[in-house]
Amino acid sequence: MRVITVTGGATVTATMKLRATVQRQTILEAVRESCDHPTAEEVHRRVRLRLSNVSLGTVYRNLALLDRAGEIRELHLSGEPARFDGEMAPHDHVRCTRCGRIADVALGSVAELQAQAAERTGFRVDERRIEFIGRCPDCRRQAGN
Amino acid sequence: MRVITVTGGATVTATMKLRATVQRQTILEAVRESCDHPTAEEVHRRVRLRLSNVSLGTVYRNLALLDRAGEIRELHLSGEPARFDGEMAPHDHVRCTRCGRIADVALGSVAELQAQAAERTGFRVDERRIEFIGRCPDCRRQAGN
DNA sequence: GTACATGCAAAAAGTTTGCCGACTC
DNA sequence: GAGTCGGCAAACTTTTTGCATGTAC
Repeated sequence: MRVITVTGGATVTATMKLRATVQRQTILEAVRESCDHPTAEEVHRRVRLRLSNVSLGTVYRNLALLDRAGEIRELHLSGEPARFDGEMAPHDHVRCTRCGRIADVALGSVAELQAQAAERTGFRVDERRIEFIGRCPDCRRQAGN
Repeated sequence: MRVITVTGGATVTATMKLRATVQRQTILEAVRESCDHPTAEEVHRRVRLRLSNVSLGTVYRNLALLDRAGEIRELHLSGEPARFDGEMAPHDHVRCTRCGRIADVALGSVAELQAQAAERTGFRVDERRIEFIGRCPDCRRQAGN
């Protein structure tokens, strides 16, 4: 569903001045390869399957760095711990209130809303964060809508 | 700017089966009267101006209850602690990256986006959470855009 | 060789919870 | 009077940080 190109190491260093350590690369790849918006703890668990002895602190440090470098995106949803998304094309999220699953959606004409927001508040709008909350198809089936 | 009607006590109990304690009322009023989306800690501080000896635990407990009761709304923005909003009419937010200020915006035609999201993912969409991030007028002036 | 990274563990920040006496209905 | 609520402090979860050692460039 999601197309990922990880060119071992080159990707990490090419676009930023961060050192290409094994840990950093593995963390980046773990986030890029996952389509389920993992939390830091989940990333940690996955990274350790390939590289035992990576500390949770390192995972947090690198997730923050990679986010600042624009390689991944940190998502903050209500009440839950932060989640991370390797898909950098602008898109939004739909979250299920029952199972917590988060699906991606691309929405048309959000640019208009952004312009509206800027106009009505005088803010310079740099970023948007749109989240819909409801119930996913699987849960609707299981719980009867 | 925001019109609030607090009819001492009646408001709290009328719509929910929560007891009308002084603490609870004061907390609700504090959130309703504030237009700046305070954090729990800020609510605590304000409540204590009127009622010393209210504990932070009580503030958290009541903010959660009032949120579940639909009297106030809990906002979760990136990285920051939760904030609370007494304005229940559907609206969205614009947050300044420099000073942290949060302004309200009402956006037209979000319903369309919501329909789009539902259609494309199969989710039943119950709620939306839209946040724009940028720079507020004051900060633009001070920092030169 | 120098700066930046890591592991580890401790600490911070934010929030929740258990207990018991107090208050609302 | 019964059941809910509040104060307090301890616990918990998530995230950050200090320090000594290790590694990339």
